[in-house]
Amino acid sequence: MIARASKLFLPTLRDDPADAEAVNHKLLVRGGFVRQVTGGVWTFLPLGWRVHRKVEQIIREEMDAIGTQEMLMPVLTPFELWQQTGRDYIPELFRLKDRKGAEYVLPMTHEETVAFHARELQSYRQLPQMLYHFSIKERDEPRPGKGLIRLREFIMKDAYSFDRDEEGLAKSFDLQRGAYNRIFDRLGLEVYGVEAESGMMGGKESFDFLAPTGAGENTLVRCENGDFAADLEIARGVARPPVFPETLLSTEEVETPDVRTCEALADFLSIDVAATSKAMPVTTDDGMVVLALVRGDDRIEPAKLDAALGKPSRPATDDEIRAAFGASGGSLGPVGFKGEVVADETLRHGQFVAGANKDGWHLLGVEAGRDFQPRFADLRASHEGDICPVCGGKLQFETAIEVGHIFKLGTRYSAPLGANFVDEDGQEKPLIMGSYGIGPARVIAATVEQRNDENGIIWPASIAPYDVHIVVVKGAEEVGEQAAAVLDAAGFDVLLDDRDQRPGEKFADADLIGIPIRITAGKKSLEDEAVDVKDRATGAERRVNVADLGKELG
RNA sequence: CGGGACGUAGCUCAGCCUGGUAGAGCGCUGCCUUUGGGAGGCAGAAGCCGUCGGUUCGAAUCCGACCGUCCCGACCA
Repeated sequence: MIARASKLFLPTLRDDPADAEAVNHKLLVRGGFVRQVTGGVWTFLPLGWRVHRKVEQIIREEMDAIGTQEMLMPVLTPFELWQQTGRDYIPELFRLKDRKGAEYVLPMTHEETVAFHARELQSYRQLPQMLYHFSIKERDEPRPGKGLIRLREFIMKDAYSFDRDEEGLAKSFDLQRGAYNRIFDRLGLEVYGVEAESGMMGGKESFDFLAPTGAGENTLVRCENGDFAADLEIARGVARPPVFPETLLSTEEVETPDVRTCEALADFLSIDVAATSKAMPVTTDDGMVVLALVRGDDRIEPAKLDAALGKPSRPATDDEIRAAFGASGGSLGPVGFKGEVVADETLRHGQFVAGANKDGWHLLGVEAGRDFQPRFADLRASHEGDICPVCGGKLQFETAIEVGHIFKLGTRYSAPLGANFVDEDGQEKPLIMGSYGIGPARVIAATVEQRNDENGIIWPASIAPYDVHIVVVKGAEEVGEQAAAVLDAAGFDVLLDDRDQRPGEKFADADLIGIPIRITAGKKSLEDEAVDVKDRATGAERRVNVADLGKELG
C-alpha cells in the first residue's frame, strides 16, 4: 500500500501545543496523530487511527489465540443493570435519560452487560467461556489529562471469563496473563506485571501492568536486582531499622514547645526520626475517629489505611481532633486515646516518641502492647531508601502508566445478576468470573513516552503507522516512485512524501512521525539508481539499490 | 471539590500595569526564486480579543460573574 502525503489529512505542527505538558501529548498532537475535542475527549486522526488499529490487531490475535471470542456490546446500557450490581452510585458513571424518561448509563466497563448475556450459559458443559470486545468506555473523570493517559472516553479491550469454580478461574486468569505478556512483548513496551488494588471493581485478586514512563499516574516500585516489582499503593518495602535511644521502664513526659513535625521533634530531642511516631487521626464514613500511627520517617498510604479499616476514611477535622484527643495536631499520640488505634507493623517492636495529647508535650519510651493496644497493619507508603523484601536490595521508584489490569471477580457480578449455571452435581451456582482490560490509547501514550528523542517519536515496527517513509527530494521523483512500487510489491505499507516542500521540512516531519525506516530519494543517490535507507532508532544510514529494497528490508 | 496558571488569526505568542484605529513569527493563497535538515523576495487573505454583565464619551486593556483549557492536590476499574 502506498499513501501519498500530498493527499493525506496529516496536520503536523512545528511548535508544541501550548496546553501540553506530557511528552505523549506534545508529540502525538504535533505529529498529526490525534486532536483533542474537549477535556479528555480525543479524535484519532488518520495516522493515529492506523496506530490504534495495529495495537488492536495485536491484542485481537493474542485474545483469539487463547480461545477468547470477539463480540460487541453496546455503549447505551439500561441503568437497571447497574442498580442490580450496586454500582449505580459511582460518581464517574455517566447517566442519561431517553425521551420517555427511561434511564441509561454510558458504561465505564462491561461486567454488567456481559453477565447479562452469560445468563444464557446454563450448564457446566458449556464452561469455560471467554468473551471480549473492543468498545467505547465513558468515565466522568474529575481530572482528565496528560495526553492520552487519562481520558473520559476511550476504547478498551475488555475480556471476561466464565468458569465453574475457582480452579477454572485460576486457569483462565493464567491464560489471560500469559496473553497479556505476549501482547506487551509484541508491542515493544517495557511493562511490569504487579499485584494491585482492586478498587471499585470488587473481587479478590488483581494484577496491574505498569509501563514505566516520564508521565503517569501510578508509581512502580522495583528492586535494583530485578526480583521485586509492585504498585506503590500495595508495595511492602522494608523500612530501615531505627536507632533507638535508651530503653525506658515507663513513658516519660517531655516538654516540646513549638515542635510541629516529626523531623523537628527528632532534632529537638537529638534522636533518630525513625524512633518517633506520627499520628494521623482519620474519620471513617460512619463517623468514628480512628488514630492511624506510622513511624516518624514514614507517610501513610491512604489506600492501605482504607483497606486496613475496611471502609473509606478522610483526615479528621480540627474540631473532631479536639473533641477526640483534647489536643491539636502536632501533639497527638496513642496513649490514653479512647478510640481505635491502627499502627503500622514498623511500630510493633521498640520504644518510640509519641504525642502526649497535651499541646506542646510528647511522651518518651512509648511501647505498643504495654502503653497502648493497637491493631497492627501495613499502613506505610514505601519510599525510596526502603529495602527489597526479597533480597534486601535497594528499591527504585518510577512513574508509570497502567496499561492493563486483570481481575479475579468471582461471583461479584454473576450473583446479583443471576448469571447461574447448573453444575455436574445438579446444583445451580453463580458463574465464577474474571475480567481483563487493556487500553490501546494508553498503550500508545506509554509507547511514545518510552520511545522518543528530541526530534520526535520512535515507533516499534509492530505498531508504526507505516512500515517505510520515503522522503522524495525535488528532482528524484522517479526514483522515489520506483522505490515505493518495489516496497509495495514486497508487502510494505509505504508513506510517500511527495509534497512540494523543502527537504528539511520533510526530514523534520519524518523524524517527528517516527516511522522506523526512512528512505531518501535524492540527487545524491540518483546516478546509481539507489536510495538512502535510515534507521529512525539508531540513525544508521546505508545506500541500497532500488531493485534490492524488498530483499534488504525484508 | 480545593490551590495555581492561562484564554488575542489555523499554530506559537506580544499588546493589558498606564483605556483611544488589533500586532509579530510560523502556517495559508498567488507570483518569482530556491531545493539532502523547517530558505528568500513581492503581493494578499485571515481575529465578535472565551462568554455575559458592569464602569466609562470610549474596554482586548479596569471590575464582577460564568465557561473552557492545563498543572498540583483530593478522587480514580
